[in-house]
Amino acid sequence: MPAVKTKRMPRAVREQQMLDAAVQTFGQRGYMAASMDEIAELAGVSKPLVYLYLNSKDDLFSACIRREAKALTEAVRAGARPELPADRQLWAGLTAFFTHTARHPDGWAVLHLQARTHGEVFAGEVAAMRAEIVAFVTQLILATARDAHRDPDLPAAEVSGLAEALVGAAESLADWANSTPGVTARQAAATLMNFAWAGLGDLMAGRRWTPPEDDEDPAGQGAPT
Amino acid sequence: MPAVKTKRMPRAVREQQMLDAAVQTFGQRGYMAASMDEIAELAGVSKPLVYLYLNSKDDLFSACIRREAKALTEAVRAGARPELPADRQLWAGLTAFFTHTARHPDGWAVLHLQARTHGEVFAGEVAAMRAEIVAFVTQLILATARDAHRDPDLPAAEVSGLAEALVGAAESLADWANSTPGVTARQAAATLMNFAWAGLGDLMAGRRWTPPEDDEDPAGQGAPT
Amino acid sequence: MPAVKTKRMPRAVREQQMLDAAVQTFGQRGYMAASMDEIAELAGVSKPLVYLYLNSKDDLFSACIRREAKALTEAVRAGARPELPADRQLWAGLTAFFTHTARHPDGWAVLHLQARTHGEVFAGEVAAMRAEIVAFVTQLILATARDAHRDPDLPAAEVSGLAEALVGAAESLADWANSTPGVTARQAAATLMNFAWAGLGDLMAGRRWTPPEDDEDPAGQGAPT
Amino acid sequence: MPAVKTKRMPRAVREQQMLDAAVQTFGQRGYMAASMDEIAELAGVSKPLVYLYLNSKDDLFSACIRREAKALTEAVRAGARPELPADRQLWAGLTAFFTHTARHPDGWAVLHLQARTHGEVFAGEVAAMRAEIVAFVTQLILATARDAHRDPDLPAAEVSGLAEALVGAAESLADWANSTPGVTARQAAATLMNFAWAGLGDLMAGRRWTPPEDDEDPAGQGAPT
DNA sequence: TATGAATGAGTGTTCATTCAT
DNA sequence: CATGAATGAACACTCATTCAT
Repeated sequence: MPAVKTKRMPRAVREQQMLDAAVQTFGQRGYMAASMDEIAELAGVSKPLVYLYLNSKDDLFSACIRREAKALTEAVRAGARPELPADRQLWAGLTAFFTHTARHPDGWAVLHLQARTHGEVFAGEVAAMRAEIVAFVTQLILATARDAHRDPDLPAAEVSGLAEALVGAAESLADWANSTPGVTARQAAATLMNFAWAGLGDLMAGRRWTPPEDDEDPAGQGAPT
Repeated sequence: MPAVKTKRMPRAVREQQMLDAAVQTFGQRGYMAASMDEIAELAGVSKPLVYLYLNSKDDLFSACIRREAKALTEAVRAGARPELPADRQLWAGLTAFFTHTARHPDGWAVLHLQARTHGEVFAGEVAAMRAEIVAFVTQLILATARDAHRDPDLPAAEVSGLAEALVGAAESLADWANSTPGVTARQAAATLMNFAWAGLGDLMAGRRWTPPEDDEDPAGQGAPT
Repeated sequence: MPAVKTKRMPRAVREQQMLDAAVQTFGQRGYMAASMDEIAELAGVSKPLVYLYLNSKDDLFSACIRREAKALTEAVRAGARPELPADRQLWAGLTAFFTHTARHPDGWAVLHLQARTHGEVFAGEVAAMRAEIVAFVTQLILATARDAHRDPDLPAAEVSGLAEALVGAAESLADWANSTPGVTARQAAATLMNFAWAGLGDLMAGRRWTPPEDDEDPAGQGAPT
Repeated sequence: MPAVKTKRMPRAVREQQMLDAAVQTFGQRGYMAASMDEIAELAGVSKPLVYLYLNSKDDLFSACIRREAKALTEAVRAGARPELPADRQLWAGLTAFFTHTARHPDGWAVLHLQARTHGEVFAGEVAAMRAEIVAFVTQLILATARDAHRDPDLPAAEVSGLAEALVGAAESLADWANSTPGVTARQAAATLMNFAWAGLGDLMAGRRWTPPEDDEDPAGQGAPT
């Protein structure tokens, strides 16, 4: 369904229309499978105009990534207001995250799915955003856990692994919530809060699962691919 | 480095060579960016032979997904031998998972990255495998938690969300472990075990974080994209 | 280096700016490779203005050819003042020619290189100018030779071939002088004067090289391309 | 008139057909104006095959230049057999040159007209051939003149300028002979032989035209374009 | 006098796919 | 069992040109 052909818009407006169309197309088809023709038609403009304003397919994709990454990080930061106690901040940040990804599924697909599969440049742009969110969310989680368990002993060595796990969990939950009818952002956030809150708390309280030392090589596959 | 040109191989062998080349190419370039030319050259055969044996690019990609999915699920199942106690089974399954993904990065990229970005057919094939692993791992986690905490009360409503979170965490950890030098499969497994074991345990013991009831809509963004 | 953007110029001035930019661009890039965008930017005006004043790319190129052709023929004619003796006229005309081409390399490139490679129309416009110069220079050469050798017997049949040879020699010398540092217009003119003066003189004195009559076909190539 | 569509030719043959079509098209339209579509159709093949065999428009043009340059230089060298006296060698070389350019007008256009207007790479390839011909022809001319006039005093300082003039004259004569009905290669060669033979001879005999020393600046134009 | 906004038509190039042998 | 020869259809990108103001 191509947008209604509106003529003679100022450049800034047209650019946003193009980015809208591009995010939708890239999100649904992927970078390679999306054609500039399709994006232009969806934006209701001719292809040359897209090139005039956005320069190239690469640049267009980059612009999409940057716009969506900015929108997502700002949504999360805006949700978690710093005057709240840490666990409420975390709760609000997660809720904002799930709400935003639910409202902008194509943007989320661009960031989470498509940008990671093409070239180190694009992946790098997303990785930067991800790192920012990781830092933000993890800090809140740690503060939350610290408050709840009064234990300043951080098992620092594992923190980055845990952060990865947490972010991966959140990303997966976002996909799951978006594709499962009836699951709200609040429910997804609650699930993750419970999970993270208890797990981190126990870890910091020193209650941990210990791997068996006597393992033989647990996987006997041959040489790597 | 194209495979040595060996002539007159039996069909089964040739097919495996082609699949090897295809998995490598698809994993590194993505479905759309991989060209049949490149795959054929890497496999050391002519293009028509690839078509003769594998029919089309779609079918070739499907075959890759199926082969790699089978290999992964079998590796996980083989690791977790049913005579062990549940937590040891879980540990062994996770270790096998991280080991396998580390040993077959291209196959893992095909399953985790590339197949999800193109068409419902491919995504469906991966989703089936994922569902199987989810079921398997979750059952183990639940058994583990039950053993440890002796609490048969399962908050069943949340289980599928938790499962998604867990699998997402595992997937993210796999990527992180593969791209972070010095992180072994055991360490990744340990991190996830700790996380999951404590979190699930607390949940089942009824210790949970309660979201505030009085929330206003925490995110006021406009209409979806 | 785009021209300074000066607003509201009278039409004649703007047109010259555009022609300057066009000659430079056409001379350096060639007709096809030169873009109206580049010319407009170099002229410091917007593209529609170029079309308003010069109508089309073809017309713009034609205008360049005509302007540069006029400038060149006028420079040559102005150099060779008719009150001088014929050989001095010839000398002055050649010097003016080499001086002008050295001072306007882009204009010379347009006339000598670019206009001849595109369409009979442009080539025709240049051919007209060339014919005029040929006529002028040849007449001077002939007069010179007549004065020097007092021989009114003109081998008329060969004159046009000689004229072509002379003009071609002059054109090549112009390119050579422009691209060889340290070669002045005077030197180029002197070289050609010597060459032409002696050659023509001998010819008219009846001293000529006679081709062998008994030749077989000296080149046995196959059919034309 | 597209070539008859002959199917399944061996690669070498097809490549020559493509080069034939390319030389014709480039020679008539110029590098930029020639389209790969047109070349492919004229060669009686599809565009992808042209790219498969010749790689790119640039490479195709280069291949044309090299093929035509080789053909031309070989034709000239084959004409001038070294056992002949120098003036007969020169005569034969010139005749071969004019014959070849007359028989391959498109190839000559590629070399003389089109290749010089696009990029230093192409111009360089032609310049190399030109230098070779210049060296060859000039050496013959000098030998001829030496034989005829028994004067070993070479005004060496002017030789390169004279060589340029001679080659330019030959090039111009080739164009003129090709475009003037009824002018044969022999006539063109005779014209140039006479011209060069006498001119060079006089120069070497010390009979030269002397430029006036008292000249004021003979051309008062303004700044260069 | 001057321009920001816009496009139809074309370019070089690539790719999945198929014949004929 | 295996391939050299070949293409239809598409894609990213560019350009001369016009309209509305």
